Amino acid sequence: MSAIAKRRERERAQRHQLIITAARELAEAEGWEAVTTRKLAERVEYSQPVLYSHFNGKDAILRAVALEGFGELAARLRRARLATPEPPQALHAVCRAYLEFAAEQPALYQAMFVLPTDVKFAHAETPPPLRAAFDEFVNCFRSDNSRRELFAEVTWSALHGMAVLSDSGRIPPNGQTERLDFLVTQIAGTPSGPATL
Amino acid sequence: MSAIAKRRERERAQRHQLIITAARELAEAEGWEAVTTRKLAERVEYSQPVLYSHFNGKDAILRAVALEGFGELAARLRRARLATPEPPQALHAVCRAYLEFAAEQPALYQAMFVLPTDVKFAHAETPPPLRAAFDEFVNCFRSDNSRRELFAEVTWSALHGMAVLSDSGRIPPNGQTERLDFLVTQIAGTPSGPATL
DNA sequence: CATGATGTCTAGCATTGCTATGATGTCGCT
DNA sequence: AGCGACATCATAGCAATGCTAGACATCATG
Repeated sequence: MSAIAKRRERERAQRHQLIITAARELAEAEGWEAVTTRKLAERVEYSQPVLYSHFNGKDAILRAVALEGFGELAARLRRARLATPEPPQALHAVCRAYLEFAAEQPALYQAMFVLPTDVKFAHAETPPPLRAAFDEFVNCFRSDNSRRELFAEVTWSALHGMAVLSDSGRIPPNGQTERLDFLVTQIAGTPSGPATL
Repeated sequence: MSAIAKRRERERAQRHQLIITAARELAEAEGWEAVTTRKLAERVEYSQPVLYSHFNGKDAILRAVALEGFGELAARLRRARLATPEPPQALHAVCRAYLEFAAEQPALYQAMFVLPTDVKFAHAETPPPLRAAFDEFVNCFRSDNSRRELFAEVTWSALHGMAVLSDSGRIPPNGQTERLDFLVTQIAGTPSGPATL
């Protein structure tokens, strides 16, 4: 490959990333419904067809943003877990990190977990970063716990529900901390008889 | 008001309901993204502008469908709770009813809890049926529990997460029963020391 | 310098939500 | 009964959307 071709490929890769970043910023600023191919094209200072030479369509751009998010989320959860000296509190730290991620970048979170997608979850073709993020939850439970995966699924589901209901204004965003504390307490402890019912 | 005017108003109310039902059926059959004002108009055998004489726009139709759903959900949860002889198991029954509702009518559920909406939640203007549905969760906990509302919020969030992640193919739909059992067990019991972490 | 390929843009299509305008019938009143 | 006013509805159109075909320019190469 000639040096010129290499430079072109480099520039192309840069532009590829530029599109992803622009879409993400625009979505974060005005919401996904405001991300149109025209606005996006203007933002990257190219015409619309250029977008289609990089991605198969708007959905593919969204998918690329989501994939980027999976990597960042996995890293963040991992950091939260490893930064916790006492393992019993790791779950709490990871859950808090998850909710912070969702609250700080709601549009990114939507692309990852709310908007329709063809990304495979819990499947052979699952993107490694996504699997890695999920595993951070799994690893909060003792390795001799044969139902770790189940625990992780329920924990994740609960957090997702809190994140998404809060973001869409369906539960007041204030109580998140109390809800988180309660959730972790219940998930972590072994239940002993119904006293709250 | 003349008898003729009354008849007209009756017919108008019928048509109003017809539009809501048609939208709901179409969404359930092909998904909300397939519900266009044109298809909807054809389905009710009127032209598009008629839709706008009944609703302020597509969003308003969606809102009407959601409101209908709130009523049905509240009734269903109530029935599940009252049909449970032993109060400690009421929570489990209500939660199962909730997940069944979401799984059986995914499009309706989306209109209620996923798609952007201006319906007020946990607010003075909250539609009574919605508040009633939420109260079914609250009433699963003992009335001397000062944190019932918090418990209900977390329970609902967790169920919502399970429902929505399952519907969008992000967790396998099979394990729902196990997840539900685990969730209810943990929420119901008073935690005694970390054994699972 | 000419040529061909590569890259980019202009212009356009079909579909969307929504609406202005005009046709059609219906109602109330003399 | 007939006429004018009004309500009702459809045709036709607008702007915005995702996407694409074709024209145009640019640039490496013979």
